[in-house]
Amino acid sequence: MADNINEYFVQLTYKWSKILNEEKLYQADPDSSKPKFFITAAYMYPNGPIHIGHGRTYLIADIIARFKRLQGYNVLFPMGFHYTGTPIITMAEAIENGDKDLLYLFKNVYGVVDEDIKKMVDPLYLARYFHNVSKEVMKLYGLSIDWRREFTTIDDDYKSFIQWQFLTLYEKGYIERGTHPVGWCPKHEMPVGMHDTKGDVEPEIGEFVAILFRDDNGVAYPTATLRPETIFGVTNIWVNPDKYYLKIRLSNGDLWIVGEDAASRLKYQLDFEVVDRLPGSSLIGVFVTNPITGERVPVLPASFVDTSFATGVVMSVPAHAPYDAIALEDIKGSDKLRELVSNITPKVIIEVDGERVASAYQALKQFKISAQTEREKLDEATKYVYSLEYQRGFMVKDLKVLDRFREYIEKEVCGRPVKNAREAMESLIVNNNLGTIIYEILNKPVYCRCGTEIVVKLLKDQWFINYGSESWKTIAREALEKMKIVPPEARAQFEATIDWLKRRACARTRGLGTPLPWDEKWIIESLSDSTIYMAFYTVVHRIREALRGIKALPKEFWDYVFLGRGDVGNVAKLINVESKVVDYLRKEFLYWYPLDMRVSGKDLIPNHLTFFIFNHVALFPSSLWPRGIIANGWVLIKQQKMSKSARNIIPLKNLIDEYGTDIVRLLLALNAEVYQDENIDMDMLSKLGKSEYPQLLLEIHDTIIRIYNNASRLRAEETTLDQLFLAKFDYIVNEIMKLLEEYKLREAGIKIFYEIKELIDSYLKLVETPSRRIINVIRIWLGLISIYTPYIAEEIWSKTFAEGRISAKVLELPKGYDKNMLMSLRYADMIIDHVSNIVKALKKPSINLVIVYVASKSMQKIMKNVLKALSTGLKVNEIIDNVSKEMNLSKKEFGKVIKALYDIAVTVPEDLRKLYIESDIDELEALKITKMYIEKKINAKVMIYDAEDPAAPDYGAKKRIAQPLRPGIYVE
RNA sequence: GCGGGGGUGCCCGAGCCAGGUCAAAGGGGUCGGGCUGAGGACCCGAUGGCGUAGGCCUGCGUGGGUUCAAAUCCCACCCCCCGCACCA
Repeated sequence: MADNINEYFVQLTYKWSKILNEEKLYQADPDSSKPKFFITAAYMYPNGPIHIGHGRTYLIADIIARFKRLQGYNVLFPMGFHYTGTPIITMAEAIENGDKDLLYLFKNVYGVVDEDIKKMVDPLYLARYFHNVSKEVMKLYGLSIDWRREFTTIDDDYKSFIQWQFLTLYEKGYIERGTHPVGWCPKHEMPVGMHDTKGDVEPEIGEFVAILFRDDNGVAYPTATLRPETIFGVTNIWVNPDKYYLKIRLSNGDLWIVGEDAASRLKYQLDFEVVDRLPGSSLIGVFVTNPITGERVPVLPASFVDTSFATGVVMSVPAHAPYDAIALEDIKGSDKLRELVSNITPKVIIEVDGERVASAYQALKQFKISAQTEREKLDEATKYVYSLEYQRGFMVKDLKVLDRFREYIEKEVCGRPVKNAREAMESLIVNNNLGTIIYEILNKPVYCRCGTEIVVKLLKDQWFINYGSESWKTIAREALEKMKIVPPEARAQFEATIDWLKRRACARTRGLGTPLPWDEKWIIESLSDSTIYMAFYTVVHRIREALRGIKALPKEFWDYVFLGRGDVGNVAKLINVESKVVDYLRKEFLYWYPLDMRVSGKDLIPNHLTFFIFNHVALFPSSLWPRGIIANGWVLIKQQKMSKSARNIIPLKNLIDEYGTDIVRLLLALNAEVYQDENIDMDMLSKLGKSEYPQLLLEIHDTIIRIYNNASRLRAEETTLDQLFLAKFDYIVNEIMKLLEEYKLREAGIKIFYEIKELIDSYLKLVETPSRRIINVIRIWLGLISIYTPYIAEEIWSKTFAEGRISAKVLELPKGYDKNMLMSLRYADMIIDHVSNIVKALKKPSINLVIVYVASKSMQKIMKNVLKALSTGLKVNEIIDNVSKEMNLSKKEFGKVIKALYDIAVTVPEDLRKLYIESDIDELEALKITKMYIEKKINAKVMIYDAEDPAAPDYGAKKRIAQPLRPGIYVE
């Protein structure tokens, strides 16, 4: 250990992980004599080795598991591996294509040898490789996992379990079929999300209404708009005169005119054949009819029209759209089409703040726009008008409309906010076949990584889980309400997620995983097959033991095990085993379920963790709903999120081999509370990991062993100093248990490793030989230490108490603490504080004597009552009333006194207030007990007087000012 | 745009939900001292301003408000971060 203190901890890691795993210390079976605690953490995707981000989540789960074991719970902490989905396949493909970044990562960061990399073109090989590597690291890392229950999500039994889940959801009506627009790469023929576009651009899909304006022959000009309510202000239709248009025939026989480039994109949404190709200029002058107002309007030319966007045909609303306004003015200014436009005037159909103004013309002025070519300014002006009218606009009341729509329009549109009118118009148009919804990429162009421009594709016959169901949401909320959520702030995010969740596609055509049982060409998508797998852990090992060789377990089997449905005998017969086997599985499931705690990264709140709630409430009765969620923060590397592209992933193994498990666990546990992001940088690693933590643990090691080895020489009799020490120790342990109960693992850890250590060190300094009771103190301390740093704890335990393993011990923890002693100690600390404050003000280098005058017992009694009244939340005047009445004091005489005490009381720390009320020791006694302690701390002699004692000398006139909790202090 | 979280001293970061323990924990940095052959290693002290007795003033994004009392509660505004789906 000479040149590298960490070497010792690395040795401990290998030594103890081997011993503890061989002894199968963490295997948990049902035991009705103990309370159970079932905790899981999100299983990992083995497309890389376990890294410190996983390390953090799993450590939180492990610390809680160990804490619960220490308290006497039968704890189950299992682990599986998630193979489902595309990332593993994508990664194998990238290897095959010789992706340089990835190969670098694998070789230099993950330490994979060439031979293995070659085999990783097989996705399953890749997954198994990282699965095995990660599992070994989890063992080294001290995770107290029951490995008998390990599985992957492509195991046959797991697949039959997922099929059961989906069949059940299907039966309950939570699964439905429908169409859905997605970003789509025409070359790959695959949906594309943000992660597979060039520059990671999220393709924003906008919903347009294509309104059908028809010419006299019935040919439709589908004008695409985001603002269907402006149809009342249409004065004409725009086409681009310099581009080509296609006449297309839809499957229902309808003829449409659309932009040539638009047609190539529309074919992913509509079925049609091309009938004719026409130059845009040939369409100019055609008259078409507005389907809502019945007005006849001309088709006019405008160069701003993009024939590749949406339909390539747009309607013109000059009063409310800057582009339309400027284009119209351009034509008016030219000679050619003057006749057509001479009697066109912009129609204002929206009023803002009660004023009927043509916002578009105002915007043109405001943004100083004078030509159609000023695209940038026009876009800005459009955005401005759009948002102004959407936020503050109301439809005017006298809209021109065809008789057949009048009633509806007057009710739903006239005088209504633009927001509402828009929805009303959309449904009117769509429901009456006056138009249809088409989708377009709003931030077009967006390119696939392959360079192809993305289009919108309407996926048909897609399977969905309907998280939008209101009744389902209601029970999900009910479950959430009963759950413990850490951190509490995350609850709002869960609530918001439940609110906005809609139906979600749950199956894909590609990837690893389970086929939909009723439509096997679809693979259940990976976030959908990992919502209730915690239930699977409870029985998987028994299934493999007892039902070996049975691949596909029927629905009836799972119905019985998880829902108690059906007849056990029949089910057993179905799979050809004895009834008691099936019966046992049901019992083990019921023993462990419900899940007590789920730990996962906070990024999974809007998806996995909420789906987890939804699926549990859909399938299980409320008695089996999960009880808690911890959403932990990330691990940041130099303030950056870890990512493969940033090349800043730190595999957990690398840290363990450098620092040792116990040190890594402290690094991850003590530097951020569970819900915060934890930042890691080299400074911190070298400072804490190489020096502070190893030293701290070694000091603890030495201290405990020294105390234990001197056990024969310990004192039998007890002094007040011992009692002070024990009271404080018991108190700290109590605080630690409370913090752990609230999952404040960092704060609890700091108390274990620093506060207790400090207390013991200072105690050892104060006494010549420690009391015999210190043996039990170090025993409890060691137990607490083992929660965070199991290996050093086992090492010390094996050299001292050496009965079994500390990791498997249940500890007798102190039930309470000696309140009188603790009160004395807190009181003494307060005096010490005051004294040092005075000394500071005096600017004296040193002091010799401190004289303390303590207020009378009767005053102390009043103070107690004031404190009691204060703790119930009373105000000053109420306290004065209350206390004087209760103690039968005259208000006139004591009002001021009580007020003075109140003023002191509010400055006293809450814990001391509580102790002051609860203990039955008075201040004079407290001081006598702690006199020696104070003297040692301030390094001066202390004299104590009762302020009411006439015989006491009055130094510095401090005798009179003595008050309860604020004694008179004179310093010399 | 919608939704969630947040703005604290030179820097990081607690406190805020349950208003007085708050000039505000804990780090880091800086300054001073000790230790040392020497130290970037360790230990002690200081770190808003004023004050010869435990005190006062100014302060927790900005501006208002409630209260005997506000970093904490309410309102408005400004700014920052995260999520928005078929992607794990």
